[in-house]
Amino acid sequence: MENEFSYEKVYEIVRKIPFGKVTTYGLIAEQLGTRRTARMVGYAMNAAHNLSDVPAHRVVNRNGILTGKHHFASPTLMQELLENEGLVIKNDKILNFEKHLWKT
DNA sequence: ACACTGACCTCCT
DNA sequence: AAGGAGGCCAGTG
Repeated sequence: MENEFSYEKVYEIVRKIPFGKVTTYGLIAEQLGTRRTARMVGYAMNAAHNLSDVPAHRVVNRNGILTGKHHFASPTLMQELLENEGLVIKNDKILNFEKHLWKT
């Protein structure tokens, strides 16, 4: 396994997230083989924010909470986008998070 | 060029 | 059970 962490890898994984599905930073990091680089995943998302092909709103923390919502254009934009995909957000938390969790 | 911070997660005390 | 610290990479001041 190539335990190589690359922003491009993160972008590709996030881009692979289907409609109405969500994933977590740690999950992405784990898929890359580096679960300890979850921090970098979040930072990569920051850079990914410049790309329109990377649905950062589909990436949440392990608790299914919209942690980076404040980093979007609007604090509610992330929630709106997720709700637009059929997800139910309550108190900045995704209901049935595991159900919508995108797992390989 | 050096130091700090950042959309997190996991382990140890 | 709860709290604190560590670990990784890269960008910015």
